[in-house]
Amino acid sequence: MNKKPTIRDVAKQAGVSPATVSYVLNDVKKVSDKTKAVVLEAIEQLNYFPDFTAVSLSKKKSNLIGIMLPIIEDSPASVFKNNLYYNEFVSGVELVARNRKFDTMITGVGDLDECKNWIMKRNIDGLIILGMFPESLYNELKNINIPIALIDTYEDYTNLFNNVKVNDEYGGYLAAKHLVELGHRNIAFVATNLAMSPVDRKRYQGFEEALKEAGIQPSSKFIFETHDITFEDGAKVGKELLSSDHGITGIVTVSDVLAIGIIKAIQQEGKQVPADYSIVGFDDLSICKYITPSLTTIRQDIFEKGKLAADQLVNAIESLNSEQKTIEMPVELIVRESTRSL
Amino acid sequence: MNKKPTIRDVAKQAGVSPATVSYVLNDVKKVSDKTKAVVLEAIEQLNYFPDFTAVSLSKKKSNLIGIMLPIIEDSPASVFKNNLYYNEFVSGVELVARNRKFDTMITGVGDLDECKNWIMKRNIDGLIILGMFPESLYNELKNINIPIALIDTYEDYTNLFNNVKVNDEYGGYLAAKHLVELGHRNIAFVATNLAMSPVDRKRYQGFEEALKEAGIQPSSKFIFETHDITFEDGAKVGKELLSSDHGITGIVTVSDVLAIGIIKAIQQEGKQVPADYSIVGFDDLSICKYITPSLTTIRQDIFEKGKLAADQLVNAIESLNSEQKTIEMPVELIVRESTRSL
DNA sequence: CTGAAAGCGCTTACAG
DNA sequence: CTGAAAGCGCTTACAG
Repeated sequence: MNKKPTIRDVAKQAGVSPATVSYVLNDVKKVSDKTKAVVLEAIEQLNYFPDFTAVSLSKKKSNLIGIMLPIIEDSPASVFKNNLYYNEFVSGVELVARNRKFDTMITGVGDLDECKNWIMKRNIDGLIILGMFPESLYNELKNINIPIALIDTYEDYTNLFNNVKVNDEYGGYLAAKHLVELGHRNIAFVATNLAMSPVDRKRYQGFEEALKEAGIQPSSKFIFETHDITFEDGAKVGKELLSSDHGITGIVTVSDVLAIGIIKAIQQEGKQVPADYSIVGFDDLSICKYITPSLTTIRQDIFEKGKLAADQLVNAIESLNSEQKTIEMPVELIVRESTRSL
Repeated sequence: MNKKPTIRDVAKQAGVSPATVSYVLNDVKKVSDKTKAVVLEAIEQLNYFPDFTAVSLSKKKSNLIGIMLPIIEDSPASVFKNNLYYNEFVSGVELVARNRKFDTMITGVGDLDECKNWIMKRNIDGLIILGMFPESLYNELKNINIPIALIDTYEDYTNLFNNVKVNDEYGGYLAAKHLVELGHRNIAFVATNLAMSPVDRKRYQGFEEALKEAGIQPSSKFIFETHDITFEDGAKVGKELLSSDHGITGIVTVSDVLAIGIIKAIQQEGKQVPADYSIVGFDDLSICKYITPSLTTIRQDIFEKGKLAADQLVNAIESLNSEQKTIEMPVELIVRESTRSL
């Protein structure tokens, strides 16, 4: 527990000034090879590494990127519990952050102030925001002078920021088209909340488009909404869907998690997938292959999404090149066992 | 983008010294109510909040707790991708950290130095280590003067630290006993790596115990090992298990994720769970209820585990009370559809 | 090429 | 009860 050496200790050991040590540390090109060698030697001997807190303070740069996760109203407790999506996303972020010498902080936030505070007090260099927050947050965010990457947002007030999203509309389209081609006509769309979620709306647009192309008249009778993205909510909406008798045979869903819950509900009612209902998920979580029936779904590469978001963010941080960019990732239909031809 | 106010600005506004502002901020009880009110007023007006970087530097306390995740050899990429366990654990940590005014950083680490650096450079106040690292790491850790909580470790060199674990032995016992009571005699044990994982060993001990109680002679023929905890590894070991013909009818597993993979393998070979094989998982991830058949498993409350670990850590940080504690959480058999009476 | 000095935004003995 | 001053560990103009 010999206390951590400081830059001063290194300086003394090397017989130079702290400034010089700092110069070699930061590769400021005005140190002679000779002194540089001496300094490096001293650093090695003392096993010195800089205190990032101090560096942050004087450089006004923290090398910290933050991931903010929304807290759903009634489960402020669980930040990203239950939602497999977050898992993969955060992994992606952490990976590129680490490789690029940044550290990753995560937080769930309740109210606006909490959020602003969090950013400011830690001098976060960049922020990734996952999920929807109230518009007022984004307005506040404009005044904060750090790069921000939003994930999966479509609102107008949102395009002042960097953005990583997938082609949601096409995803909805692919899902519906797949079912249509299999001969389904009465197809349900299960969203979380169309009014609140632009992502859901985009997917629904694509969904509608596919129906229309096939000469099917979309109807709001076929829209179902859940509260949150959990297996349980999926099961709940599944029951609802089963008892609504509109001759539904196909189900397009906004998330694999929901789809898995729905399948369970179907099975519990003594019906089968895909015999009685064909269902397609969204995301292609790793679990999809391993449930029975395995889940047909719209694949998006969430891990990659996290990597892209982090890369975009770090680029913005490092190059001051504050040009907003939005990256749209492709989407792909993965056919497995949960859908069948009618 | 008016720049962030500093303590100096507040002081000026309130007509006091920065020191005084600091006093009221830190609730050092020597400020008159009157000046305190003035200061608070100024803070309010300027919308001031302290810069944690600066606070950290001068207080030598960061209010940061770190979660270190192991990086499995061949997938250094994914920190906690794929493993649903991490998800819930981290959520628990984040929740209590936030409530107790700490922030949460996560990192995956490759080598030793990376780890030590990470702790030191950020002045992390406390560390939670998830999973196994080489012994040398723990030796290094002893020299670092911060509270550390280890999760699920049993090694000798490990009990210098705080520890949160579950009653693994009893878990293994419950699982095996359940199967034995259902009439199974040839029961496989699927671990990740008995030689490497003390947790696995504990569970196996309990497993053996239950067999012996029932007069069944344990045999190494019935032990199977995987590489990592992924669905894929589960499926792989499942195939292995199926082709090893020892008349196995029951399977005890060290993780739900593995169990799910195994079930898939079984179904793909045209066999059924529980008709042909009864299987019990470990963890009780939220997915367990929603797969088909739903998974009988040994429940541990992972979310709670994260909360306990964080609480323990923060307690240690705040009270200097550096007495090591190990918390053992209970474990419970949850019977669902994946096991049946023979 | 190198160093003395001021500064980053706070805290904390120490005086008064 | 309040403030001046030194200090936390670094960086960075500015001189020389």
